Order: sequence, then structure tokens, then C-alpha cells
Amino acid sequence: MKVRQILDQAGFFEGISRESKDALARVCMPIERPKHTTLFREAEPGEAMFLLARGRISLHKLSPEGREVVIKVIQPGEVFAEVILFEKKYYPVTAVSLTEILAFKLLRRDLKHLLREEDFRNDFIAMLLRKQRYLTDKIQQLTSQDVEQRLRAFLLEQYGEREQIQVEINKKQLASAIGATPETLSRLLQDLNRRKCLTWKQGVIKTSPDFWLDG
Amino acid sequence: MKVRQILDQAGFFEGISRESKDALARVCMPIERPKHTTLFREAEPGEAMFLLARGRISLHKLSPEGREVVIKVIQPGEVFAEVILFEKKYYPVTAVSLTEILAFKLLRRDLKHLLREEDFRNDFIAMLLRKQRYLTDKIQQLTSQDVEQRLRAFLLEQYGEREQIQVEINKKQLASAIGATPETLSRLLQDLNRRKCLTWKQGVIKTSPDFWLDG
DNA sequence: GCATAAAATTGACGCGGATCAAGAAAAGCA
DNA sequence: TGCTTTTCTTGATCCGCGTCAATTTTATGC
Repeated sequence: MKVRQILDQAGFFEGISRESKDALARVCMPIERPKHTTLFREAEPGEAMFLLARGRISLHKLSPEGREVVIKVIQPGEVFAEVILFEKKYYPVTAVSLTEILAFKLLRRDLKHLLREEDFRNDFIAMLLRKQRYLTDKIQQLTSQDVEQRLRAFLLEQYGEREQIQVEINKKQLASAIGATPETLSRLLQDLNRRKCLTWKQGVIKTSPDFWLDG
Repeated sequence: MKVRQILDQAGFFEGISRESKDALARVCMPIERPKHTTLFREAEPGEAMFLLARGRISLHKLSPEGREVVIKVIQPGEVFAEVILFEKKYYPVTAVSLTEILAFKLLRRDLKHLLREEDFRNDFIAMLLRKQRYLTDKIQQLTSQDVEQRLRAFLLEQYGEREQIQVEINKKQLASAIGATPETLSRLLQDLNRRKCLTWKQGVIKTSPDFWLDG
């Protein structure tokens, strides 16, 4: 079946047994959406978590003053909204597709069933712990790094240390993802350009080795 | 046995069965330490997680420049260093007791065994998700709130909205916990004093209702 | 008890980045 | 294709908070 193939490619739960993976493929529902689609909103009730197969999704919260704070940009192969499954009935963040996406939806009762299997359970818990570690690192970054360092960390995390990067999100979104305003990002890019570290033209970023060094 | 009683009082894994709790009590080792003791350091290898029964523990990371960034202050009833159990062999943070503490140490293999029990597993996963939600909120706070709001959020989280609070940590530590310098906190407290919102004398904070309102 | 260290306060100063406003460029749409 | 809307850029200004340095206060040890 098609779902099963995509699961294989996407690298969800790599360590799990064939049986668990088949079971997973049986219960999850494919979801395709164009860009700028809201999958769910903060404080909305729900009972499904998602696996992202293709595209990128932004998870953000709204501050009391109405600022949009990006918590994480989800990449293919990652799981999101898993918090809904045990702890609370309400989504803690808003999820919006930044690009066209393909995701899988997984219901609470189905997941609970899958967790009986030790391999699956271990993979699931390991995934949660990985995310915890990510959030921990992010807190450290936000309190001790400037915008340039945060940009570097973001690009590294999302695309790796590459010379050319196809960015499928716009500058406003990227600014938000690194906890800055579009104006600040614009000025930073201008500066990096002058220093011959990084250029950004028509959705393509080109970096020089210098960019990855200093910091 | 004594360990079992403390486990009951501390409220670890409230939903779990009598059998699971007995099993937990059997495998965990009590640890008592004076204040300012380092339990483990960032990047140090280890294979145990902890349950805190009494006292407070600060989890922090060191930034490349040597700044100490507090990730979370652990309270009685909370679990920490659980990341070590599945994902990596190295502690991602440093843990230092802020007060005298009583904690329980739980080894990897024992925990994996306990996770076979559904009740225990659900409680454990729920705990992980609670922490994830906490970290998510913290990121939002750090990027969108000023120091005064962060102080309020910290006191609320740690002690609730009370008129009188016994603070068992010093101002330097508190400053660090809310992502600020001692100087900034000092000035903030002075200002709150002038506005008759909050006083801090000899480890006792007194707040007026005003303090909890504005923000 | 004094001596030394650590914690807390206070002032002066500067910088990173937010905010506001206005214009240029690009994208969406009829 | 022209019109509208959003995104991006650029400049001017402002402010929160960090940094540095100098005291003062409190804690700690002999």
C-alpha cells in the first residue's frame, strides 16, 4: 500500500518491527494540504497527532500582545501535536503549513494501542526525548545568542552546512522562526552580503565557508 | 518501607497501580545532599534519572561564552534527567541543588522494565508531555515577555499566586532562572517596591494584589 | 571577633534590536 | 495587463537590558 511506502521513506520510527510498522500504516490517514493552511489552532480541542512526510509546517503560539512566536519548524520525518494524546485535550500551539504538505493523522486510541509494542514504545519515547532536548537547546540559544547566531543555527538545523540552500519559506516567516522581526533580518542579510558571507536571491541561499565559521 | 511512603507523599506517578508503585519503590535509591551540590554536569555520561522528593534543583546549561542559562528549576514531585534513559548517554544539562534535597535515583534498566506496565507507561509519557508543554511555554515567554512578566510567571509557576512566599533561592539564582542579570533584577525589585507591588526581605516575598494584575 | 569572600546595590554607558513610518519590489488577482 | 495587496527594504528613533566598575551589605571561615 502507498501509505506504507511513504512511511518507509520518511523514516518514521526507524527501529520498529515490521509488524508495528504495518499496524501504523493501517491506522494513519494521509492528509494533503496547500501552503498557508491552518491544520489546528492553539487552544482548540483535538485528538490526533501528525507525522509530516513532505513539506514544512510552522508551530507557533500567540503572545498576549498578539505577537506570533514560532516554537519549531517541523521537517519531513518529524512528529507533531503528540502532546494532545495523553496530557490535555487542547492543542498548545497553532500549526500552519509553510509549503504544500503531505502528513499522516493518527488518532489517540490507535496510538495507545501501538504503544503496547516495546519497539514502537521505545521509539516513541526516544522521539519525545529528542524533542525535549531540542527545546532545551532552543531556550539556551534564545537567551544567549544574537540574531546572526540564531540564523546560523536555524539553517544548520533545517538544511545542514550546505553551500546552496533552497529555502521554501519567506523572509517574514524565517524572521519569526529565529525570534526576530523582518526588519532586523533584512538588515542582517544586507550586512552578511557586504561581508560576502551569504546571499539570498529568489528563494536560493548561497553561503561562503566564512559564514559557518565565525560565531 | 520508608521509600514507599515518601513516594506516596511526593505524588510521583499518581495514576499507577499498587504493584507498579511497589516495584518503583524497590528499585529506586534515596539520595540526600546539602545545598550547592552538583548532581551531574552537562556532557557527563550517566545512566540514571531522578525523582525529586524534597528541596529544589536548578537545571542549567553553559553557553559558549560561559553564561549560565537556567532551563528549569525542579520542584518536589518532579522528574529530571530522564533524557539520559533512551536518547543519549550524556546529560544535556548540569544539575545543582539550590537547597538541601532528597531525591531518588532510578537506573535505565529498571525503568525500561517498569515501562512494560501500561499504567506506569502512560504516567511516564504524560509526564514527558507535560515537560514539553512547559518548555514550549518558556520559549514563548522568553521571546515575547519582559523581565517583570517573567518574574511573575516564575513565582506563579513555583509558588502559586500567594501573598507571602518563602524563597529558598537567592537573588542571583532567581535572576538566572528568569533569564536576567542580578543587576536587572535588583533594579526591578527596587521599582516594584516603589510601586508598592512587592517586597523581599530576608528570604520572604510579600506581594500585593496589584502585582498579579498588571501585565 | 576580625578578615576575606560572596552577594547585592547603584550609577554610567552602550548596544542590539524593536518600533514606527514610508517607499520599493514582488506577488496575487481580475 | 494594470491594479491591489503583501512582502521586503531602508532610515530614524527609542528603550530594555547587558556590561563594567565601584560600593555597600551580608555571609563564611578561622
